[in-house]
Amino acid sequence: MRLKRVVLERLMRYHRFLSQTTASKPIQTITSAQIAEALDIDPTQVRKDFGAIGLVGIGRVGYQVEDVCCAVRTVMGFDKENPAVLIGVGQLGGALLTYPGFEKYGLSITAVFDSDPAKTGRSKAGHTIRSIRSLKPYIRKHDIMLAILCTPVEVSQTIADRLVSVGIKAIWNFTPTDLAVPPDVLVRDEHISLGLSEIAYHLKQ
Amino acid sequence: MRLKRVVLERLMRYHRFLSQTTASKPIQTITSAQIAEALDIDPTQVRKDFGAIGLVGIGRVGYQVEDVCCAVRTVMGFDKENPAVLIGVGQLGGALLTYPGFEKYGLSITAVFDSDPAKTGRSKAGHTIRSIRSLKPYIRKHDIMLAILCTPVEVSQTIADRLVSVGIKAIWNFTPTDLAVPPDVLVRDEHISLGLSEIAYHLKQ
DNA sequence: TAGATTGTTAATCGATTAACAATC
DNA sequence: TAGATTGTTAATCGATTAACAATC
Repeated sequence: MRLKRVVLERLMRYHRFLSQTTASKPIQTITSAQIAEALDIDPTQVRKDFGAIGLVGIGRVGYQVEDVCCAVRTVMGFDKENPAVLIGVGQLGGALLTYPGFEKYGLSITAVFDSDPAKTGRSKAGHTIRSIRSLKPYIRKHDIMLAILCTPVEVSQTIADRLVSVGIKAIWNFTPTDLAVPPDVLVRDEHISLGLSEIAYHLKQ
Repeated sequence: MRLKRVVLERLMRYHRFLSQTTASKPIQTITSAQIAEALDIDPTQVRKDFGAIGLVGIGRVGYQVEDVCCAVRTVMGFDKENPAVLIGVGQLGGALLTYPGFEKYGLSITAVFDSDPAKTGRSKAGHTIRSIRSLKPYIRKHDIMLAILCTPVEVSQTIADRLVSVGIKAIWNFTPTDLAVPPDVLVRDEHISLGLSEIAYHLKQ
């Protein structure tokens, strides 16, 4: 069965916790109670989640840390290489280009695009910035499925339409727009305003 | 009653949708069914949410768009000015400094800090970068409640401890670390890996 | 064996949806 | 008035938690 988003998020938390823990002190196994304690989750939930991705524990011992990390990475698809294009090399786009953690998740930005003629041809973080006109041919030629969208709001829907028309299957949307796309295309919004709303509301209390 | 995070997120979606809609075509009122249709939410849910923030609709007419936007902004606390400090002026920190949408939500970055002596004293996006040593006195003096954390992972917990010790009430965490803080301090994580996990999983299917 | 931990079924809880009387 | 929409109560659904037999 397709895993729900909340489950995916918990799996990520398990993985991050175990990575951090083993980095400082190598351990072979861990119990659901230990993980639950650390992450403030019910131990049964941990076991359910592990069961959902096919992990089997050992009675009186717990789970192999190595197995857990492996299983999460496999289920998530981090062991598969995902080439991506990045569109819009402004401040944020530039910051993402230099983000060092992507390859850990199988993500590699293979080409970057911008509509500003002053930028095209120039180099940024090891990438030559291409003209937005070459976006569609590039995606088609290299069979790209993922686009990282960092354009100004005004053009984000137009670009999204183009991406969809040429077969993109997921858009990582860093622009503050609700994009309209067909149901088979995933849009993951990183609206900064969502985080801000939680913070502002908390500070008001 | 304190609003749940899912409710806050829906309120933000309503607000964004109404802002976008009225920007292109001014309308006075809107029904819960119209909003529900556009955002793929149950109309009853919309009315429940509106009721929760004290909005009253008009039978056979719907809700005043203006009222809805106003109520959301008030409930969220966007009408209150929230001064914040930003710590770590790397790529991401720099990008956030130039983000133009913050003042809309009452957020204003009043000071920026970095531990790199080569950076301190220099100017970035209109801010003079201060030494990390002046962080605590600054927060105390100006009674700052919010910190935006963009430091390297290695120091993020240390800085968080310092922030907590000096009375910070919310940390907007852009570093990939699970911060440990007292229960009254809100940590909002912008782990980029969460978004990435959803995308990688979708692309795998 | 004894005891701790898993894996699973049942119970609870909360959130979403349906139904419908009240309202404009 | 008639009819559409709200506001609220009841029903459903799904997710979380509790209980406990099976397992190592």
